[in-house]
Amino acid sequence: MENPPMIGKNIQKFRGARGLTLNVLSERSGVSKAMLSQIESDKVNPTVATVWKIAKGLGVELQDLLDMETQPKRIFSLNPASEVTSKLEKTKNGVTIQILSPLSMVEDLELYLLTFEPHASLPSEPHFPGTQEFLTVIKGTVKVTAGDNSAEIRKGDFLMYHCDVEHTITNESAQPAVVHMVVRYTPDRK
Amino acid sequence: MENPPMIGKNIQKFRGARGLTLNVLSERSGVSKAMLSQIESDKVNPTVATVWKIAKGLGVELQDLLDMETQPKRIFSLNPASEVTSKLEKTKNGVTIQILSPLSMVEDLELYLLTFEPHASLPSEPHFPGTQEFLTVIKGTVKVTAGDNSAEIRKGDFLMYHCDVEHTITNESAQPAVVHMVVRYTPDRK
DNA sequence: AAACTATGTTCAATATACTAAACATATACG
DNA sequence: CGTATATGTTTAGTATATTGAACATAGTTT
Repeated sequence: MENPPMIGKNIQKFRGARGLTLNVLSERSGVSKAMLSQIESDKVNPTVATVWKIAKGLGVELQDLLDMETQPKRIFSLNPASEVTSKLEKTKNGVTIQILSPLSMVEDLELYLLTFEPHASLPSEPHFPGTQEFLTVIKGTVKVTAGDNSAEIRKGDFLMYHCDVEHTITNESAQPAVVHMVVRYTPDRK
Repeated sequence: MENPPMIGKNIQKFRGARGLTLNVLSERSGVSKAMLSQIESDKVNPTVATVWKIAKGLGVELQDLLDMETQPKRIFSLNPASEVTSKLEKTKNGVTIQILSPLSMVEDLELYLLTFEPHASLPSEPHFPGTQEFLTVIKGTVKVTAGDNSAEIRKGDFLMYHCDVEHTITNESAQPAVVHMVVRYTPDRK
C-alpha cells in the first residue's frame, strides 16, 4: 500500500452484496447513517473503532474492509521449463479452486488454494484408499467432515484426515475463508 | 475480535524492537509525538490514516498493528489415534519452524509453517536427489534461492523448486513473513 | 551539585470525526 | 395528481482526534 487505504468502496461493496440500506447498517453497527454516507464517499478519515463497528455490522473482519484490491496470485517454478505449472482456476458454488501443483503430479501429490465465499461448501467423493488431505487455514474458519468425524478449524490451524470416504469442507460463517490443501494419493502403494 | 483492537501495545512493541524514540518515530511517520504517546497508552481512538502513517514509519503493514494477539496455531487430525501429529516448534536465527505433518511421515512428505522475523534467513543443505519443495506465501515477501536460480515471492504466490542443491529462504524486508512449505522426498523412486 | 540532554507525559488550542435532524430525490400508492 | 415511504446526502452542532508547546523525570557531564 502506497497510500492510506480508501475503504469507502469496500464498505459499499459488502453492504451492496448483503442488500443492506444505510439505515439498517447504522442500526446494526451503531454508526450513524450520516457517518456511513461520508465514509463510503471517502469524505472523512474514520477512526479505527468506527471501521471496526462497521465491520461487525457487516459480519466481516476489520481486515476485509482495509484490504486494498487483492493482488493476483502468481505461480512460479525454479525447475526446468519441462515442468510447467498450471494456472487453472475453477469457481463453483462459491468455492474457487486454484491448482498450484503442476499437471504432471496429478493423482500423486496435488496442492490447491481454496477460496470460500460465505456459506459456500465443497463436497467431494471418496478418493482412492489411503489418500490423505492436509489443510492449513489461511483466513477465516471452516468446518471439515470426513465420514463420521468432523472438526472446525480457524486461521492458523492445521488438519489432516483420510479422504477415502465422502468428505466436505464448509464455510459456515458470513465471512470469506481461504484454505491451503495438499492431497496425497496412495502413499503406501509399496 | 470481540472488541475494537487496542493497538497501543502493538505499536510500543514494534517501536521498542527497533529502538526508536517517540521523536524519531514522529519524524518518520509524520504523526506528532503527543499523539503517539496517547495512542500507545490507548487514550484515544486514532484514525485509520494515522495508524497507517505509523505503520509506514515503523516499516510494517497496517495489518501488523491491528492484529490482536495472534491465536495459537492448533494441529488436528481426524485419523485414528495411532497417527499422532506433532507439535514441534523450533526457533533459530529469527525463523520459527513448526512441523505440521506427523512424525510418521518424516522423509516422505513433510509440511511446515515457517515464520520469519524481519531480515531472518533459513539456509538448507541439499536434500536427496529428486526432492522438491513447494512454498505458498501467507504473509509478507521472501526471496528463495536454489542453486543458481532465485525468485522473490509475495503474499498469495506459489513457488516450487528442486532442493537437491543448497537453497535458502530469506525475508529481506523489515516486516514479518509467513510461508507454508511442503517437502516431498524422492517422488520417483520407482 | 548545577546545568544540560534525552526521553516520555500533560496542556490548551485547533482541526475534524461524528451525530441528529433537515433536506433531496425517487418510487409506490391512493 | 398529491401523499406517503424509502433511500441517500447535506447541514449545524458537539465530541474528540491531533498538534505544538510546556512540563516532568531521569541520566550525563562538568
